[in-house]
Amino acid sequence: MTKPTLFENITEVSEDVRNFFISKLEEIHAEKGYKLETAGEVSKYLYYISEGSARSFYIRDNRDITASFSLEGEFVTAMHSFITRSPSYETIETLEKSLLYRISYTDLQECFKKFPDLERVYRMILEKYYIALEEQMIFSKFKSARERYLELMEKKPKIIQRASVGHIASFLDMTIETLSRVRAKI
Amino acid sequence: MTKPTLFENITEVSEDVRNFFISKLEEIHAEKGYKLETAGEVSKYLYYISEGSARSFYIRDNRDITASFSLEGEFVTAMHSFITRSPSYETIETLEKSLLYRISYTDLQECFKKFPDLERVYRMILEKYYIALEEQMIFSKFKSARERYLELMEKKPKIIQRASVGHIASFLDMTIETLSRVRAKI
DNA sequence: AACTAGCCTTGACAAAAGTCAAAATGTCAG
DNA sequence: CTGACATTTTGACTTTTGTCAAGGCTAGTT
Repeated sequence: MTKPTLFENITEVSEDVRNFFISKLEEIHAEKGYKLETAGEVSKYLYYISEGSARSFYIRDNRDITASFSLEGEFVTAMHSFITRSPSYETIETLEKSLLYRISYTDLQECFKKFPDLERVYRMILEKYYIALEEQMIFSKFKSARERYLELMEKKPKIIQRASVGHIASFLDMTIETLSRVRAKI
Repeated sequence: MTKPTLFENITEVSEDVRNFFISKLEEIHAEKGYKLETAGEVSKYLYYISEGSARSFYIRDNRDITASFSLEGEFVTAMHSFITRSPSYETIETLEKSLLYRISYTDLQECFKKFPDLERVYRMILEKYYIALEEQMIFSKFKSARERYLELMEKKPKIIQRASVGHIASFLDMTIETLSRVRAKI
């Protein structure tokens, strides 16, 4: 997979703009557990996952709570921190050996100034982010522990393989014991 | 309150751009219960609430579930539908007599083409939307019924006055009975 | 193979919130 | 003001999920 893959979903950008943007990208070969962003620091980069997967989580009352999982072809960053330029409360790490492309906040702003077209691209990333969050919100609001697990299995089966029971349980907002019982009765 | 109030939070737009944008705005005087967007239809407008308040909800298993409350100074639309141009699953209605300004999807797109600066403005609206949703998500994830109610009281006390118990309960993801008990023990 | 550490599962019990039903209160037209 | 209807509160009981504790499984090490 090469850099241009990143643009597959993103349309209507001229060659020049594309090349300028690509010139700002940094390629990252990350091992499992590599920290993309760290809680307490201002999020520096917007990442594109070319291969692999990542997990965003934060610590609350000494517990590790998974906020989201990201797969190949998705963008990921500590969006709240990236937007507000305030310290992130989440940490993002790879779940496996991954190939990432990242652009720094400042370079991205420079891109926007130079090529307003890219503002549209970023807008679309934001929109996707928003929709994903909204869907997760609704999905978590009306379903029982069991239904939430079944839905994750259907929508992101790769996560079930890749993440630990603890990660999945906190993402689905239940204890590992409840998850274990749900799995036992499928 | 006049149209320019809308721009209070939104900076760095020239007079020309501002005027063009304002020329596309439509003023709406809405009575209580006026439907801004309707489930099943593609969301046509982005609204700005100048005075009043609104509630977004959807129907699931014959139940009316409140997704969000919006107050004066906020933008509101069925964002998912507005973004994807697919039918909305939510309906948005005013909670009281309200003064709104709205711009249609097509006019907004035209604005973006003509004045890329406005793309930035829209991006900022989207960012606010996103952050609000994220905060709501985290807030609902770790709190008990009681804590969720206390937090709503603190953050949007106006809602407690304006909305019915049923609306508030579904928003806080609890039954009206539970909400009633929570309120009894404050 | 035996030992260990970490992770996962299972069981017994507790807590939180939901359900159903009835009583109390509020609202409003006539 | 009164009756009718809708909304809210309260009570008894059920269901779901959480907590704590014990036991089992697996991979890596000696």
